[in-house]
Amino acid sequence: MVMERADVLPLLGEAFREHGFEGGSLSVITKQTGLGRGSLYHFFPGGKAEMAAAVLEDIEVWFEREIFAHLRSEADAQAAIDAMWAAVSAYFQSGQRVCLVGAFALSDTRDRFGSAVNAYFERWIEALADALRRLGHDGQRADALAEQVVAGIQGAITLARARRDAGLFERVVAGLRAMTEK
Amino acid sequence: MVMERADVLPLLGEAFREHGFEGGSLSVITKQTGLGRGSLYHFFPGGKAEMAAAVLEDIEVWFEREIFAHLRSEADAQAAIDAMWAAVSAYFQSGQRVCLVGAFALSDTRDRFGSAVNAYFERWIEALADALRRLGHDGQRADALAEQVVAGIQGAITLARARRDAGLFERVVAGLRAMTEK
DNA sequence: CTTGCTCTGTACCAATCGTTCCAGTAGATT
DNA sequence: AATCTACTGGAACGATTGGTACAGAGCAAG
Repeated sequence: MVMERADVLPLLGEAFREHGFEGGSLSVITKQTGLGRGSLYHFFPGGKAEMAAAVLEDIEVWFEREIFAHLRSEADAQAAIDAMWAAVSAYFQSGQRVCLVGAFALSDTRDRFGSAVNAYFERWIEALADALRRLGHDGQRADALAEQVVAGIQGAITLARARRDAGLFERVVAGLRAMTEK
Repeated sequence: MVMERADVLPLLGEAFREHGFEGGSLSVITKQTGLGRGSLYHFFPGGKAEMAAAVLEDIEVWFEREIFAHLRSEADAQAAIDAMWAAVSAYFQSGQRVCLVGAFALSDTRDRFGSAVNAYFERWIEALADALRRLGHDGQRADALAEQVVAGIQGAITLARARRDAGLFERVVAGLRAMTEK
């Protein structure tokens, strides 16, 4: 089986999601990816830092393609928002799966990947605000609502993990969804 | 100057807040507390795990006394909620200061301190729901609202840190506050 | 079959990890 | 003054960290 760099990124992502950047040691990474140090440093000569950066980039690309782009330019804004909720629940597995960007933001790991962390949320908020405006929300209200909703999603993940309660995630998300309705 | 165990807890808390549990190494901790390894292991024979557990307990006690108790039993429910918002903004420094419990919840550190992490949020949500009920919200609505609000606070911290934007925290909190009004 | 290149496993490195240990200081109690 | 206990700093421990080096495996092109 041929392993390409792109195939490793999701496995790396899971490793960092589960253990964080500091806790995601090379031995954890080799275990979860099935690759030896040699291969890892072949694909990512910059080491752990480059691995994490590549994962963040991969995540950003995924969200851009699967969610943000539709929010920005889909003719039917409501359909794009509905699709966002479906994608969010599936991607974060009802809060059982952590948002890597959010997790990085909460420790000093943020300082190493500051621009990627900021860009991810900036794009999400702006794309959602765009869709909300097309849905009929007043400009300023749309901006505030978008921040509220994206923050709520992050909080729902935090709480659902803390309380090991996937239902909590779905309840909070349902509340956020209701807030966006027009 | 006499250092007591209780005096060390806030310093320990800041160390873990800034670097996380894994990243908060003993050398970081000795630097931030000004205590040598000998003193630390004198106060906390269980090592890092006991330090973190003690900090979590200390935080829980503080929130219980300063926020939860008032939410539960203050005659004027609206005043108790107002006081919560003031305490939250001050404690989390408009999102520039991380919630240690939330940060722990997002990595596998949660598994080491599962019951403390769960209890913190459980009590917060239940106390707030209690106040919301006394404020006139229907029982089921109060429960959902409390989850929504506590999640929103956690998300506001995540986003404010990610975007280095204290204003974002205050805007999201203002939105949450409006949701609780009766 | 040979060459050349990408990829891989392993041995190894210095540095740091959490923890243990202990001689020694400080301060209160006799 | 003598004794006791609480506390302190730092040396040292084995284990693990992120990273390097390198010989060899695999495979396509010649």
